[in-house]
Amino acid sequence: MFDTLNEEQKKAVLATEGPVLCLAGAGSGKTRMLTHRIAYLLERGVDPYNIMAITFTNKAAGEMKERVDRLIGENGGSIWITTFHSSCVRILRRYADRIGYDNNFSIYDTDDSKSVMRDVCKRLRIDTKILRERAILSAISGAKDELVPPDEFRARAAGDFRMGRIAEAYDEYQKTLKSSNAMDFDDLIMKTVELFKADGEVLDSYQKRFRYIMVDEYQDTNTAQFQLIRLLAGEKGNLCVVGDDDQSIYKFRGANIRNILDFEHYYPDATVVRLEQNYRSTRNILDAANAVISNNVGRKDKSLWTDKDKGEQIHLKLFDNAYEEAEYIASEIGRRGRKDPGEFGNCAVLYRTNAQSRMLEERFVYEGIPYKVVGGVNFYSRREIKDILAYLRTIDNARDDLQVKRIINVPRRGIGATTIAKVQEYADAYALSFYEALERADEIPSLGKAASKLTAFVSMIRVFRSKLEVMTLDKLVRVIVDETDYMSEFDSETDEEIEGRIENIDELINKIVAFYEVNPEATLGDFLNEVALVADIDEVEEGVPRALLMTIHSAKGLEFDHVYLAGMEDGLFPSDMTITSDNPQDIEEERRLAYVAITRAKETLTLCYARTRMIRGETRYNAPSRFVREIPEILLDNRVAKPRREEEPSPGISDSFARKPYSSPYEIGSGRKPVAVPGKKETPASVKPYIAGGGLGSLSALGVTKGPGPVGGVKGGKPDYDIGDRVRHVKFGEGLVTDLEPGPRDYKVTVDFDEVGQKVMYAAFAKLEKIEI
DNA sequence: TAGTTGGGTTTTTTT
DNA sequence: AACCCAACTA
Repeated sequence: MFDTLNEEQKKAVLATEGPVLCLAGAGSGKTRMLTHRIAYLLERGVDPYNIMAITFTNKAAGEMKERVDRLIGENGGSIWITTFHSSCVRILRRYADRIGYDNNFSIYDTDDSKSVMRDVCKRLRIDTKILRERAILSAISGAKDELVPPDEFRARAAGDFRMGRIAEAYDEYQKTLKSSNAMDFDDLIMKTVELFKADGEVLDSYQKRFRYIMVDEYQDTNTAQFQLIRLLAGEKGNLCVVGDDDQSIYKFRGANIRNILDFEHYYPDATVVRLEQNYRSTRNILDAANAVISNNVGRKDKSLWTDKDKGEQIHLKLFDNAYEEAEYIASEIGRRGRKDPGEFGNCAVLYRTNAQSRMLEERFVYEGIPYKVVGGVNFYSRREIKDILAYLRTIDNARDDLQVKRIINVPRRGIGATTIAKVQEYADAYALSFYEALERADEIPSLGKAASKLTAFVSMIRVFRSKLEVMTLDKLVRVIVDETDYMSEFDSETDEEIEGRIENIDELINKIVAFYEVNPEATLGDFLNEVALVADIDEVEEGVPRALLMTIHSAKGLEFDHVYLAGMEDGLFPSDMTITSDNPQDIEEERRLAYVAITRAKETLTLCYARTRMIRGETRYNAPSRFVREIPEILLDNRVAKPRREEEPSPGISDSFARKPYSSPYEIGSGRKPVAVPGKKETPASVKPYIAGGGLGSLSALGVTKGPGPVGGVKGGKPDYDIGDRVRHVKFGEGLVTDLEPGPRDYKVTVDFDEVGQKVMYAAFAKLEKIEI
């Protein structure tokens, strides 16, 4: 069984007792190691019941289960192979009552949390213009990741007004969730730790149970998860963590890279194993990845190697704009797929931000390529799905005020804000849940004739609940949609939109049917559970040959023969935020992301970047990504486009954050971080010129370059066209200049385009080209 | 109460 | 460009 393992992998497999740190580089066969380790434990007579393996996604868990089953035959059933969140839900469903929740608590997603916070802010009279819900929620999330409860948060905030307000909001938010018998994602971890700390009996039982614990993607665990693992493993636990500090990319959601860097400090007697042979990528790809990541400081020293051939050079492509980039990628994948349709499934397009998917998707449709966009709006957070689920959750747990309020007037039942406020008032006065107050609508005097609408709603929910006794859940969903006339909610939408929504509801019904096929005995609560923790990537089925489009984050842990990296530009990847950040660690995290991206590729890697790109409605002129410039030229089939000016630093700069490759006009000569001018929307003057490393104070940063600059767009001066001239625009085609007037920073030009009609734009970045007649 | 409009804000990444 | 919210109108 172990013949396929290399020496190091074997070492990790055999070290079953005591703490083990396995530093596993990208593509070094860590899943193979983990599955064999589980198989080995079983072979040695360890009861499957005593094994726990924690993976990053449900998809990874499913795959690991399959591989274990294949190794040992079907008997891995009782092994817990799950994600952190799923394990915690399982534990809390059993014991949440010991920390003051009902065991059938609801799980709130980000959307739900935001609604609660909106309410909280209203109650506390927090001006959300000054202190945004998002900001509060992310502070709370950060606190929970660090296991900081509200009272401690408040104590730490002492003296700081802003933090003090957040502390109040945190406290109120937590109380609201509790009275709705709900937990958010972070609670799932934090409350489990709380449970273990509060209840020795429960902890003891789980410690006895999970005698062998393995944690995959360990570099992305946060403090709460680390505590959880420590508690479970106990003092003498057999804990094996597997990870790669170079692939730590989830700092924004609390991942603490110190967990892996300091593991040996927490467990001084840990066995350390390094998996450094890469089985995935060609040598060129691996060399590129190594070159990029070597620019990071403060990483565990390691060098990945391969005995594979060099393979193709890395393809580097420059485009004028994102549209052409999309066109190219789609046509390339189309070309591969036409030769062999199976190839579609071996291709992936990766990008930094979800917003980039749209244009790519359009081209994929155009080319008729089978594809799937992973991520973006999660299936379960679509409006119609959330509504239906809110019905189901209300039927399941009417204590969940949020869900009740979501659907009480969806579709329209003539129940408005005033009525809801009155009911809430009554509920508060009598310490009832919102739904309980609804049940007593007749007793609320202020309601008047609105009361009948509420009683009708309550009895409708009751009917649904009783129907569940006699019909399956999928049938019930149909009944809900029909009897509430749910689709009337979307009367104002286009046929296309409505069709999409119907498709989604059908898809939900399919998922319900599929779920009950696997779990015939499951309750409604079980289904809602299942649904709460699905990530988009979990939904990607194996064996369907279609190209995948997704963010680099989603691609973590996956591999593809052909990887296309779109949008390799400074300002997009790495993002502006990290470029301008004064914390050098931020850019390092981006670089790790680049490393993850590159190492997804097995056979070919294509890097794409565009001269211009629309970002948030603004045209941007970006320099090639510094990460591209960090790849040795010899590995590339093309040169990185020459910047306009020659004074730029050469590729491979590692201290790139020390000198900003370009600057916004606001900072010229000041050498400081650009500060947005308050009250002033960014004007086109801040458009980043297409230069790499122009440096501070460079004239080109102002666009005052001679030569092939934006044609006719010399700022400060009058363009070389005038009213009455014919001009050409890259995107809009040809048109007639109908107006031209000087603005505060730039000329404003109005053009009547032949194809798309009239547009008003700033001369500096419209790049209009005069057509001589 | 429902529907519309205008203004302001935003996303980088997700369980 | 897309989204969200508050204010206004019917």
